[in-house]
Amino acid sequence: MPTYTLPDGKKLSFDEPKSGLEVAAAIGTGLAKAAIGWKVNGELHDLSWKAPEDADIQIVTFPRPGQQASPDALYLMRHSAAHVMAEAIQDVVGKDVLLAYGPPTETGFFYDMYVPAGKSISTDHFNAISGRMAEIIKENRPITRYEQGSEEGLRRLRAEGNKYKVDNAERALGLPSSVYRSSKPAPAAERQATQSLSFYATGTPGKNWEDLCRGPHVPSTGRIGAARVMSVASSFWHGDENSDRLTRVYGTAFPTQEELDKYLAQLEEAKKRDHRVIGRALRLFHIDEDVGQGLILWTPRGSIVRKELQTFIGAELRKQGYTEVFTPHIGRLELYKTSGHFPYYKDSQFAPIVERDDLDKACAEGCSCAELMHRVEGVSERFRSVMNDRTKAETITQDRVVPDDKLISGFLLKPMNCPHHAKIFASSPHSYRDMPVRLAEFGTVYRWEQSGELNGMTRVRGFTQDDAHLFCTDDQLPAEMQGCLDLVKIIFSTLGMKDYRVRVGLRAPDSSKYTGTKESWDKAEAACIAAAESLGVPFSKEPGEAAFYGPKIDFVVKDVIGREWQLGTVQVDYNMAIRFDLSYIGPDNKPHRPVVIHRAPFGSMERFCGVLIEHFAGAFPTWLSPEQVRVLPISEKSADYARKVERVLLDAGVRVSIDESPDRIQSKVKAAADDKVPYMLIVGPRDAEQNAVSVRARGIEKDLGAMPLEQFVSGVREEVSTRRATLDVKP
RNA sequence: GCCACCUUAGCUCAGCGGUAGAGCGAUGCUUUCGUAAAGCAUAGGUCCAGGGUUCAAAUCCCUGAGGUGGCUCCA
Repeated sequence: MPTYTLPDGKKLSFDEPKSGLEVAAAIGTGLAKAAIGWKVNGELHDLSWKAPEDADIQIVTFPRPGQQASPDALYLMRHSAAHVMAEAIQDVVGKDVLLAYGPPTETGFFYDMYVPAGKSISTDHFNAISGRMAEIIKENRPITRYEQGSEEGLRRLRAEGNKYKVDNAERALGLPSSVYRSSKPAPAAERQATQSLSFYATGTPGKNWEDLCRGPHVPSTGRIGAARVMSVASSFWHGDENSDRLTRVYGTAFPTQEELDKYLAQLEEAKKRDHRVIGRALRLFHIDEDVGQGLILWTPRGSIVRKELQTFIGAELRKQGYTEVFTPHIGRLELYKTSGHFPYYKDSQFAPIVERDDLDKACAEGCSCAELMHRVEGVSERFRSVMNDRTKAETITQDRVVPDDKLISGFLLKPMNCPHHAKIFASSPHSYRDMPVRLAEFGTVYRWEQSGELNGMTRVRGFTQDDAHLFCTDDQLPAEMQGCLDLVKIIFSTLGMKDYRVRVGLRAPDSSKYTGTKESWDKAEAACIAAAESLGVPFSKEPGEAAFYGPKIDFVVKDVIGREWQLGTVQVDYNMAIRFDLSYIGPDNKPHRPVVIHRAPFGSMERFCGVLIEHFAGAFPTWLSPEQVRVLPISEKSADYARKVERVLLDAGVRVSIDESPDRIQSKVKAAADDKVPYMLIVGPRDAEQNAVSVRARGIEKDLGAMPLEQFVSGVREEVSTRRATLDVKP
C-alpha cells in the first residue's frame, strides 16, 4: 500500500503500486495530459513505471505555452530526441550505421555512432535527417519500454553484431567487457548493475525502431516538440584515443519551434560577442599564419588592455610582498630534466633546440633517429644518481643513461617558469627569517598544443603567465594560500566577474602516483579547502584532479558559447624543492625543505584577455579602454577648441583622440560608439564659449548634456584611478 | 592529431563550369553640419596554395596550409 508524497507535502495512498500516469490522473486530468515523466525520490522515471514503495514524487510536465521547460522535462525530451535522431540517421545514411551511446547534454543531446568505412555523415545530410525527425515526431509514436533477461538480451545484441551495444549491456549488467580492448580500463558503470536489460521501441516492439537503453523517455514522440541536428564531430569510444573512432552527431530539442528558433538566435547573438570577432573589429590582437598558429600578436590597442591589467596586479603584488624577477625564454635541457618536464611532457613541448656541434658529431657517426632522440633525452650517470638520491626513488631509470661524450645538449623553449625561479631561490642561502620568498614574473611560456585544440586567445601555443612561485615553510602554507586567493578575489571583483566556479583538485583516494608524504598532503589539502571556503562562493572538491605534485585550486569561467576555460590557479608543490634540492635554514640551524606554491591569478594574459573581451563585449571600463575619450568637433570650425580639449586631457594622462574627419556629427558618434569608446566629447561653438564639453557615454546613453571641461577631466581621472567598472562621469 | 564544414576586395558575404560582384570600410571632391551612417566619384582581387579533369575552373577532383565546431590532451 504505497503512499506517494507530492512536492507540496500532500500524500496520496494507493492499494497497489501505481504508474506516474495513474498518479497524475488521480491528481487531475490536466496534469495527466501534460505529464511526460515523473521523479521518484529524486530519480527520473518513465511515466509508465510503477513506484513500488512509499516515495516523494513529482510529476514532470510538458511546459504550457509561455512556460519555461524544467530541466527534467528537457532531459526527457532530449534523451528521446536522441533516439529519434538515431532512427532518422539510420533511415537517411544506412542501417549499417552502428549506434553506440546517445545521452542528453546541457544544451541538447548527441549520439555517438560507428559509420562504416566509405560512408560519412556530413552537413549535407542534416536537412534530410532533421526532416525525417520531424516526421517521426509528427507520427506521435508511443515510446515503449520492455525488458529482456540478461542472457537473452545479450544473445540478441551479439546477433545484431553491434559490439558497442554489447559493451553497454555488459557494463549495465556489471560484467567485464568482452569487446572493449584498450590501454585504458573502461570507465565503471555509473549505476548499480541491473538484472535484466531494457529496450525502448519508438513505436511497437518488434515492428518499429528499437534501442538498448536504460531510459527514461517521454511517453511518445509527439512530446519531443521541435528538434534539430546541430553539428557533427569525431569522438573516441569511451573517450579513449587508442580506441575506435566514432562519429558524434549533436542535436538539440525544445518544447516548441519558437523556443528552438530563439535558442538558435541566441547562438547567433553570442557569436557577435566572440573575442575573435570583437578582437578583429576593435583591433585588439592579430594572429598571423606566417608567424604561426596559436601565437598572439598584441596590437597597440590590445597591448594597452594587457599593460593596464599587469600594472593593476603589479600594484597588488607589491602590497603582498612579492619581488619581481625576469628570466629568459629558454633554458638548458638539463634544467628541464631536473624539473622532470623534459622529456616527460615532450608531446606538448616544442622540440628542443640542440647544440649544432653535438648534432654534427652524432650525424657523422651515422646515428639513427631513435638513437638521436635517446641521446637528447638521456642523462649522465652522475645526473641519474644525484636525482635518484634526492627523490629517494628510481625516478630516472638506467636505460636513460647515456655516456657523457655521447650526450647531446641543448635548450628548451620554456614550458614552465618554475625551474628558472627555483634557480633564483637556490642562488642565495635562505634563513627561516626571510621566508616566504615570493618571486613574480610575467613569464612567457611555449607549449605545443594540438592544432585542433587552438582557439583564438583562449588556447594558444605561446602565452604569458602572471606567474609567481612562493617558497614557504609548512606553517606558512595556509596564510600564503589565502594571500593567493585574495589576489584572485580582487581581480574578479574589480572587473565585475561573478560568473565563475571554483574547483579544488584533491588526490584520488587510491593512487600512488603522487609525490610527497601523506601528512604533508593532508595539510595542504586542508589548507586548500580552508582557503576556498574563505572565498564565500560555492566550490567543488574534485578527487583525482590534483597535480601529481600537490593539490590545487582552479578558477573556471565560461565563454560566450558555454565552453569552460581555466583562468586563475593556485597549486601546492612538494616535488620541486626536492628535485632542485632547495632548502632554507630553520631555527634549529638545520636545512629544511620549503613548500612551493605556483600561482597565476589571471592564468595567462592571452586567455584572460580573451575571456575579458567577451565579458565586456569589447566595452571595457574606462581604466582598461585603449581609447578612453574621443573628442568630436561638430564641424571644422570647432577643430581648434577640440584640439585644446584634447591637449588638456593628454596632459591629464588620459588616452584621448580626436575625430577630425569631415563627416557629420551623427556619423562621428556612430563611429565612436562602434569602437566602444567610453566617453565622447561633442564640442561645438556653444561649448567653446563656455570652456565646456558635451558628454555622451559609450553611445548607450543619449546626450548627457554639457559640463565644464575641468570637471570632466577630474571625473575621468578619478574613475580611472579607482578602476571603476562603470561609466560614472556625468554633468 | 581525428571527424565535419569553411577559405572570393581591409571587413561581412553573394556568385558554384563560359571574362570577378555587393554592402561597409579606404581615398578624393562637394557639404561645415549639435548627438547611432550626408551626397557623388575613384581605387582596391594570384577567388588560400599546388596539382589534375575540361575547349574553358573561383566553381568539379586530389594534396597541402589556415580557420570554425566537437573529440582527445592541458605539467
